[in-house]
Amino acid sequence: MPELPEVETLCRQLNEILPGEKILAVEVLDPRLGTTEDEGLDGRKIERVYRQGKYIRIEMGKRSQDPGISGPEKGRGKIKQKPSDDRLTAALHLRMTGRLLWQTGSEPAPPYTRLVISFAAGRLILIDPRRFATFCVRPSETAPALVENPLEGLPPHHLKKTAEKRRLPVKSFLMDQRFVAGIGNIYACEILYHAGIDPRRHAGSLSDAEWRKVQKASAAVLPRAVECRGTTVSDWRDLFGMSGENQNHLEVYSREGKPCRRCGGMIQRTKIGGRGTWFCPICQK
DNA sequence: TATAATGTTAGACT
DNA sequence: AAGTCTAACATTAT
Repeated sequence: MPELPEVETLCRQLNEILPGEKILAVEVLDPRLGTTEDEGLDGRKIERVYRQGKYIRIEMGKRSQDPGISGPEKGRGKIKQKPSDDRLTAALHLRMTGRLLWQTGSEPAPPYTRLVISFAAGRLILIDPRRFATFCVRPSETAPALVENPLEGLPPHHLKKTAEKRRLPVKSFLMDQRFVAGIGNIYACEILYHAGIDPRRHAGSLSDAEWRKVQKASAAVLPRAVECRGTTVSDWRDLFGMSGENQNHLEVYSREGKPCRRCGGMIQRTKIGGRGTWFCPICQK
């Protein structure tokens, strides 16, 4: 479900709420998530939330030694600091149908709730019908530091160099998280439409000028989608259950048979790498 | 009932 | 050997 703009939306909203909040309880309702409840999260304060590709990373401080909560023997004065009591990070990936919802008050958890993290101010709920989402405490620090962040621009030279000799479709290249972090099916289709490039082209066949068009296209498409708080075509909602607005700006995705707004021709659908792919055969060469 | 869905990846195939 | 392709994961909606 969520791609870069949707994940970015959630991270910004979480950052308005969570920093300074202390975790009171963690409930894991789906064993497939990849976490258990005793990973030592209780009592930690959230420091910040940020996006890495499509991952939501949550940075936490050391475990609280507040006697009111954990009740260690008083007067002993000496509190052991285990390594597990150091600061730590968790990484959440929503995959296809994951959603986050912020609840205050005592509403019941919605259907398909897989994880609940409770704070004094409210609780953070992970909803995920298809159960592909993952929540990993202490994710491997093999951070893809070299991966480009499309919100900070995609250097055309670097793209060209990386794509050199590759014969996979340029659309698959853009969606490969090892090369570019955050682009998924909707925005790959939209970016290539804006760039005027046929998604079936081999990645290695694009010229410098064409990679520059890709850069310009992503610089236009992605920040606007963030401003619109994401694309709601089926079930995407932000942290507060609100739909996004970017579906009003889609030019090709899910518009098979409808007229291209630039040339009037008919938008076509095909399949690339097993994924639905929409494009205008007249505008995209 | 068959197909497709905003993601990733292990294994098969070139 | 490295690059590319496909099926699989689990579930709902059309």
